[in-house]
This record gives sequence, C-alpha cells and structure tokens, in this order.
Amino acid sequence: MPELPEVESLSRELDSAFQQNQHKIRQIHCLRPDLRFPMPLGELESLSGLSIRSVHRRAKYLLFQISEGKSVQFLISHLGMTGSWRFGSRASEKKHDHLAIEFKDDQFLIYNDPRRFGFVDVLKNIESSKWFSHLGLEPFDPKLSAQHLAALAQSSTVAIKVWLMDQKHIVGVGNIYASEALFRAGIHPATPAKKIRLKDWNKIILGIREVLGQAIENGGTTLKDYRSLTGNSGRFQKLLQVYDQQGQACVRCNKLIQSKTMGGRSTYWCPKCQKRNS
DNA sequence: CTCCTATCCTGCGAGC
DNA sequence: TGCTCGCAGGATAGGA
Repeated sequence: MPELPEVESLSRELDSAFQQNQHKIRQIHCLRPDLRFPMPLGELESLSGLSIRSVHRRAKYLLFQISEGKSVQFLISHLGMTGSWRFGSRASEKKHDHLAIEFKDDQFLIYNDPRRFGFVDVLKNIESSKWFSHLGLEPFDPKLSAQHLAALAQSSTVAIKVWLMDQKHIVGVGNIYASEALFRAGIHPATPAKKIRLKDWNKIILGIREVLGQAIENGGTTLKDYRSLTGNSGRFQKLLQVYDQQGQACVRCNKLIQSKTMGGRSTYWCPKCQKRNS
C-alpha cells in the first residue's frame, strides 16, 4: 500500500488531529501482537498516561512523538503493504485490527493490517536505531544531488528501477513511483545504475520529486487497500501514466506501454519515451 | 562486497 | 457456483 506519498498524507492528517486535540493515552490495547515482528508489549504498556504531541514521517515510517517533561520517545509504525490507521469508538471493530490506542477522551486510534507485513516499535533515539540507521536521504532533502546518487551507484549493475526502490539509496520510492518517476525522467527502467550519467540523475531526481509531490497533493494512490485516516481513497491512481497501464497508449507518444518483472516486481515503461542512452 | 530468489501473510480477480 | 492460481503498495535473510 504505502509509499512516501501515502505515509506523508496519513502523517499530516494524524498530526493535524493531535494539534487540535492533545490526546493523552489511557491505555494501549495489543489486540493481535503477531505483526511482522511481535509488538513490544511492555514498552507499549509503559506509554499509558503520556501524550502524543505530534506525528511526522521518515522514509515510509510514521513517527508518533510522545513526550512528558524532558523525556521524548517515539512510537513508530511501518505499514508494510496493507497497514492502515483510523479513529474509532471501540478497541476492536474489524477483522485484522491489531493495536488500539485508547485516549482519555474515549477515542481509539486503531491499526489494522490484513497481511501483517507492518510493525510497530517504541524508540528513544530514531536515527541510530536499527530501523533507521541504514536509510538513505529523503527525496526532498536539499542535500540530495546527482553527484550524491552517482557516487552511491558507481559500481552497481542493478537496473535503475530496482536500485531506486532500495531504501539505503533514497527513501520513500516504492514500486508504483519508481516506474512513474523514470517515465517522467525519460529513462529506461532496465538501465544499469552505474551507467546513468549526471544529467540523467538530475532528471531522475526531478522526476521523483515531481511525481511524489503530485501524489501528495492528490492524497496518495489507492490501488486496493490504501485509505486515509478518515477512510477516503487517494486520487493519484487516476493520474498514473505507466503503472498498471500495460497495453495502453502512452500519454505522450501513443506507443503501447510495456511491462516486465524486474527484481521480482512488475515494472512499466514506454518503449519510445524511455531510452537506455539519452 | 553485490545480486537474486524465496519468503513472510491475506484477499481478490481471472480463468476454468 | 466454486475451485485454483497468480499477484498485490515492502523489506529481509540466505545462497550464489
């Protein structure tokens, strides 16, 4: 489900909800602890009585900042493929509800995840933790440059589309937006990463920023499962130009969009607009 | 080191 | 209708 735009959209909605209403945690209900990694039951229990101050995003993680006096810690949530958060009035209302944060005002914030690829953890120091220490730069980080990516990719023979999805290079780009960004950049997805020239790295960075920015503005992409905090679908699926468009006419040149599995994931491109050597 | 495959899960649509 | 198969937004471990 969730790549950067979906997690960012959810993060903004959650943060706005907590800014309007300082929610103090009464209790965290671990309904089904068997997510990808078992929930840290004791640490979740120890959050009772504390308040969620804000919600941010790093890579594809949601970060709930929880503080009391000088101590600051984070409840982190990775949504895997099918994770979602929603507000409710009871701890467990639906199949696959795994966690429910009960607040003093009787509201519940509930995590649901049918495929259980997501997980939660409680951290004091985010960037040095095992979940975050290896991650690459954010796509909108001003430090991100063609030189930076070219240096990381200098000896990699991996297809650029697969390379972009590796979170240690650049974070937030998943299977949908990797194909979409390369279409916007005019680069063939099978190009070996080390063969990309500086001017094409610049096009890739622009393509990534453009597609992620538009997707955020449109509340993300809903293929099947993704829902906003209030249960709405995203709108960006209507604006996809190559993803899941195999056999359709390219929006720019009318040639038919191709698809092929790369690195085990479906990949889409226009054979005329996207060249290995541009 | 790098690269590739299988794997963790449930649900849904296509095809028979 | 009902069954099986393949595939789905992620990310990792383990083998080559």
